[in-house]
Amino acid sequence: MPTPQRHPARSAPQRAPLTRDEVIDAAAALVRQHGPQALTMRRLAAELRTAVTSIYWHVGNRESLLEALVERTVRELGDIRPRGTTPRARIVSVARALRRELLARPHLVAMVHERGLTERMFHAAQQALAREAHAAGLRGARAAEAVRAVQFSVIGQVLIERNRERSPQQRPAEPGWWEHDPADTDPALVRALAAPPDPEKVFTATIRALVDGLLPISDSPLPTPRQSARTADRTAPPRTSRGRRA
Amino acid sequence: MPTPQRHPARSAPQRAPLTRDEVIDAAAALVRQHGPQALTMRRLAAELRTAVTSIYWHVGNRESLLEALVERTVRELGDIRPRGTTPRARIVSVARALRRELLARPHLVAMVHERGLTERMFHAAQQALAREAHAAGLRGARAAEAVRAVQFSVIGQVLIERNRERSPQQRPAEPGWWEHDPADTDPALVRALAAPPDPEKVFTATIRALVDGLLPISDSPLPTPRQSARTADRTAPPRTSRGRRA
DNA sequence: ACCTGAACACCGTTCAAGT
DNA sequence: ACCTGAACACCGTTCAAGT
Repeated sequence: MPTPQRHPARSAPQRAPLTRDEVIDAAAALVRQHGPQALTMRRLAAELRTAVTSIYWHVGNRESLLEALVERTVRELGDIRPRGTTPRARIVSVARALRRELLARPHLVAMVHERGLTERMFHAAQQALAREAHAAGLRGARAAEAVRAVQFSVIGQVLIERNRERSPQQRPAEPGWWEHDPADTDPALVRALAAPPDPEKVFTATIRALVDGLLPISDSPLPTPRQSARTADRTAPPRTSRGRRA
Repeated sequence: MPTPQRHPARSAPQRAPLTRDEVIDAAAALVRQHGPQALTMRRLAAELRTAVTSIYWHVGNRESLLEALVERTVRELGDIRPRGTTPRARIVSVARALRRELLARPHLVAMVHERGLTERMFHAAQQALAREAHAAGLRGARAAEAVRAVQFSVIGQVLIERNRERSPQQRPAEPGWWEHDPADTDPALVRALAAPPDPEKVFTATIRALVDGLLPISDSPLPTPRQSARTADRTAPPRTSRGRRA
């Protein structure tokens, strides 16, 4: 796209008057494309082809601008709809949706977190999870526990996953870490902990295990409108060795 | 302690020659006391009563200084010793120790995370958890799953807890959030999710529930040297309603 | 080997002044 | 109501120069 004027508007009519939303849009684009450190008032002004001080007129200062940006991100993460026929499947689906949304905007999520709004960002998901916990038969503090456990696991896992992306090599794991301990000669465990090949798969497995542990076990699905074959296959897998053995 | 010279060493012998460790110590102190944003090269120089450029001679640049700081933090978090007689109790103890250590240096932990070293920071704890998972009878990928689930939950919960501290009022929860949904009329749940009065208690409860779900259930403790009454009381609480009901 | 001040290119923010 | 340049106090970093 050819820019009609490459000098910052000398004597020509300098485009439509700037709006607050335009400023926030440009700021979001800057963060998404070049990371949070690229969002300086001066660079933003250059991007918008205005004087720095114009921006101050519209958004007050950098702090308020970030606040607005964060506010928008929180809103974007607002609608998370559970899918599936059983509470278990629906909780897992919320967790996966949450993960996808978070990974789609890592910079903005980091900024939300830095500004102390993590909890608000997760409130929609929390409500959905609470509903499912209730549907699964959990009540009161017990249900809250389950909601939090899922929520925290998702956040923790996503944070680490994003972290791993950023620094691809975690410095080859200091040789002789595991070997010196004779108690855990479990090569499969060591291998599994080394580097998950498919983060999404690992994520889902972890959440599923967690939900299994949190929900009261009911092998018969709740009464639902109809039973979809697509969800049923992964919904009630054969019980593994985790069952009670007294 | 009276400072013998309050001007930056005019013609007097300007104290023992600066060392790299001194610089890192001062940087750590600055971060711990005034937060990460207070760690500027110039302020650090002022604190050390030297020229800014001396610091550059010792640590290269700001980036390397932060790296050294982070390296030290990772080392400090290195030794985590499990306590208790059953794998369950020992895993919970690791989680609690981890939480305590992380909350003790929130700024530095945030910096470690920003520099992509979260995983390395948690490696000692991970090893301890893996050992306990093995002791509890889990093997291979299944054990890795359990280790990760606990790890992620701790990280997630600590991050949120720290977040909540920073912004004490999460904007009174937008009235009419829960009410419009008739499905979940569980006032106890809503109350429990609103604001945990004792984060430590909530934390322990969550981790305990999680571990219950992850470990194969065994009501008899493993054979240990001797059974301590101090740990036994909280180690095997009466089984709650989570048991199998087929 | 260690320290120094001057200088450069960047910040966020304020202010008086324009239209 | 909206935009502007100049100026202030801060950054990180480099460099030539001291001892």
